[in-house]
Amino acid sequence: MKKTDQMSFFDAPVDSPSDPEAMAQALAQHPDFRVLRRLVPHSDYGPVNGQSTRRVIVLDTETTGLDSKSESIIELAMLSVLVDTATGLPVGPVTIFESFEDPGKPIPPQITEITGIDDSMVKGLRIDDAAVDELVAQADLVVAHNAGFDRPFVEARFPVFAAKAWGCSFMGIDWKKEGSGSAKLEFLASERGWFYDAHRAQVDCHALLLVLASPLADGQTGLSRLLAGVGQTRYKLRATGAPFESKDKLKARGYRWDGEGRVWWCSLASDVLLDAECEWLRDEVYGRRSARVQLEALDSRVQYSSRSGHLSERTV
DNA sequence: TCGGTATTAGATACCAGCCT
DNA sequence: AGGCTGGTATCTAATACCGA
Repeated sequence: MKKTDQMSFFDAPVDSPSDPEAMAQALAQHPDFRVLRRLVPHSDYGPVNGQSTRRVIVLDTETTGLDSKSESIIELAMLSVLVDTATGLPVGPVTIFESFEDPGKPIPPQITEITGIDDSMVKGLRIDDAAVDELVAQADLVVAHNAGFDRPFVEARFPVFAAKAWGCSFMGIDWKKEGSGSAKLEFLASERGWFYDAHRAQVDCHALLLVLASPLADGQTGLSRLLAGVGQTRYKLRATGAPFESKDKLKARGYRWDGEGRVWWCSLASDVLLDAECEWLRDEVYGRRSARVQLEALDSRVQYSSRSGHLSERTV
């Protein structure tokens, strides 16, 4: 040992300092260092032994810009994989889809800078609609990081996506609560020890799948968290005509004020919560007067799309 | 009861992240 | 840059208060 008080990295035993793997292992054990490894795309997650599974598609698009109404897809990548419902882990082979599409207009320079995709790479190409249909039809859930971005783009181009349940790995998981300083995909991957060349559709998908296959604070994986949302209906409840005096009660209960609609509203995760909420509203807000509240049902087939949920009214 | 001022709820405006 | 969401900062109008 040298005379310094603190152990330095160079004191760690390394058989051959020129061997990167040995250096990486030594660094990984040292409290003052963290090792990032190049992310290795998995094409197979091991044997499937007849367990209960759901098919999940992890999707990413590269586009000519941010506005789905005026911009177009230039690259679509999808990974289709089975997920063990008990463990939340991917199993079996990964079906990889990746294709360019010519947007019919020049790709803006700043997009080429972000994605590395230029006009010559997409010239005359078109994504195979039949192949997309076939792959997507099998999926129980489509997941994207910030699905509110990808969903409108792919729905406008491929109607098959409209009927699918969608999950969002950005909004659907409270990364702040999970202890992450940022919910950016590259950051989430690097926290788990991986780096990669971000902003190309396929490797972004691989990164997202690996992030979602890692355990969250409660032990379940991101995949199981998002699968749990399939088939669940959320409700946006608008307490229309609530008396002014009840504003404090509503606020205290977590209602939020919609200035444009001039109404207090809250979001509810299930039918059971909805029933309970209507009772509370009747007892605490509307009194004995009968009142009608407005409901918007948002299931995973509507969430993150540009369509609104199913509207209805309910007497409380 | 009036003028002036401090306090506040409510509404609006802004900003920070995400995606390309 | 567009759209969405969630958080915060700022502005405003109503209210409360006080002294004269």
